[in-house]
Amino acid sequence: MDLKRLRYFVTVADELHFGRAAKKLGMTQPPLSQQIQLLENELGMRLFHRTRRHVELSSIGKVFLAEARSLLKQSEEAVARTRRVQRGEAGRLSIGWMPWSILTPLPYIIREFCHRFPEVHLDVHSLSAEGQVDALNEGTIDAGFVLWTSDFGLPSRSGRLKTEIIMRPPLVLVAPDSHRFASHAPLELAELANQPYILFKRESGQVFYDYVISFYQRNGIQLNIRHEADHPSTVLGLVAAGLGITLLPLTSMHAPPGVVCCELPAASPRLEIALTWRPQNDSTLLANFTETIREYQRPKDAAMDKKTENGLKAG
Amino acid sequence: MDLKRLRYFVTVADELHFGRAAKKLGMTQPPLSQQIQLLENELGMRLFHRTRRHVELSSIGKVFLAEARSLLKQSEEAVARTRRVQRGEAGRLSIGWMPWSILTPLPYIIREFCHRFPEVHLDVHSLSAEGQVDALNEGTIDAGFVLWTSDFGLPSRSGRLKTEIIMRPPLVLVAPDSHRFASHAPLELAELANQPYILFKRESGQVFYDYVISFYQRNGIQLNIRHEADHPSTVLGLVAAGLGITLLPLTSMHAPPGVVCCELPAASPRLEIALTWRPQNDSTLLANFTETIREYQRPKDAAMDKKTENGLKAG
DNA sequence: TGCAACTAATATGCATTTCATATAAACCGT
DNA sequence: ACGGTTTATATGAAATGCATATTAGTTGCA
Repeated sequence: MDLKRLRYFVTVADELHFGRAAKKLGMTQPPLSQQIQLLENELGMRLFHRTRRHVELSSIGKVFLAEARSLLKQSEEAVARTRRVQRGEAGRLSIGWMPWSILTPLPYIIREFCHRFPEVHLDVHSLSAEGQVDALNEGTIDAGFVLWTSDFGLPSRSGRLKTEIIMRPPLVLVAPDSHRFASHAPLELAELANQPYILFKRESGQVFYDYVISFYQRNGIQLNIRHEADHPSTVLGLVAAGLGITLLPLTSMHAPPGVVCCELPAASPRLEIALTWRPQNDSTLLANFTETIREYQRPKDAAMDKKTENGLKAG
Repeated sequence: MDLKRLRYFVTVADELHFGRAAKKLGMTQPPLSQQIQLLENELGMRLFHRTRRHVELSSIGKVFLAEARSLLKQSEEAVARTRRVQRGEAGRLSIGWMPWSILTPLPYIIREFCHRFPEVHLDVHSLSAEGQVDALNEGTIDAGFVLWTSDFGLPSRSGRLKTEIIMRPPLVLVAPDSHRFASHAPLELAELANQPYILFKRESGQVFYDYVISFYQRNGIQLNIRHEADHPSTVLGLVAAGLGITLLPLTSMHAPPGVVCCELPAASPRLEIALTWRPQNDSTLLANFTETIREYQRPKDAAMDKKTENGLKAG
């Protein structure tokens, strides 16, 4: 079956006159009659009752007319939808972020994107930095917000990824509001020594886990791991319950009840949050996404716009 | 755009290999490459990333693949649906009946049809006999159950209709249950004289109105019209309220509370209920409908199967 | 009843499209 | 570097689609 023939059929059904229909279609009457006959033979049904003088739709022709119209409309819509996706105006974009990203300004950036591209459906996957790299390589997500450090780099199973650093969050100390830190923020890192610590499990984020361990070692502070949890809400809950303190890489935070936050004295190397994606991914949607994030960052912190073209190799 | 090209595209997308796809399609590779290029040019988008050795879908190609698959499926379904309608297994059938048909065995006949053709959607229009003839000629309904008498025939604006008598209902007397008829059914028609009568309005059914008037005149009984109503529920309500009696052409009746029914001494000419439709209507659905009704009638009353081929002319 | 008009079907030839064969060019693994 | 593999290009043949000319049946009117 051929959409062209359906168009012919619909036109003849509209006009109920082969001559006029042919004129409307920019052709002559004989080949039009022929095409309708071919369609009828192909379907094995008479679409028109025709005398040598009059044409009318058969009852089955009326049914098929509705189907044909619908099919033609759908074919146009299929192309139109695809074009909207091509222009990056519609479609589906899967992104990854880390579970505690909800506590950062990231949701505002994403809100900005959704505001600018209201027809785009966003799928947000909560994953560790390593999980995002895997998901990118598998094609599960189109872009990821990953945590990394200049020291460790990022573990990447295969392939090169494009990255742009979009945030350099300070390390934030989170303590129970009953803790003495709530009124007297620590002036020296040494004050953290032996404080009961609530740790993210290594499986939930190797980069940040290793960073915390290395941070304590580097500064010669004794780490007193009290509990471990696999999700920020659990970690914060345990902190709020007074079971210990924790560190988070955040630029801002809506502290939940029961905890207080304060910035730590400069910790180097600083953590970085990077947007990462596959350079092979030629989706305009993705380009719009990265561009929106760039534009959102630019007015706030020019330094954050520093573009890195480094490929990330398997470690 | 052409469904054939979409089929080519989907096959190449499935195989990701022009040679294999061509083999699967029963053609050679060069024209397939050509057709894909033509499709890409027509859409103005690259559907595949291809090196001289490897083929993979572009991101927009993935989007269009989903659209193409859906469109091909819909095209098949469109034909399949039409075929089901052609075989009379599915579709929509509009029929007309008279408002008081709900009190006759007609619903059981229709239930039988719906049982045998569960995919058929039935539209039942409540109309007078004349309204049904008009609706048939306008194409609003496919078949109608009309009341007529050998005397009057049926008023028909234009065209000939095919008819088959399917019932010859007796005239049933409907009286309030407080009425003396409730215990002592009238033995002679004369007993009806001057009884307050609830009459269907002439606009709601000219045939039956004229029949009632003529019935009283023919038998020399004085008709005492007390009230008029345009719907059987109203008429029966007024009877149940004790305001009068009425006559209905029914073979059976689920008498509502407050009224009693009894058959009248033979009234000639007898009323007839006929199934009527346009002979031009070649719908298999309609043929199945008339056939089902014939088969339903046959075992119950062989006499009712008497087929009439009379055309009904404008009166 | 017969003629003129109108309309769809058929016949025929040409133009375009589609396909197959042959060949070239690029890529990969050895 | 080379052979195998795969896509792209070139070219001619077959098929398809279209236009012109013609036929045949129908309707309306004289």
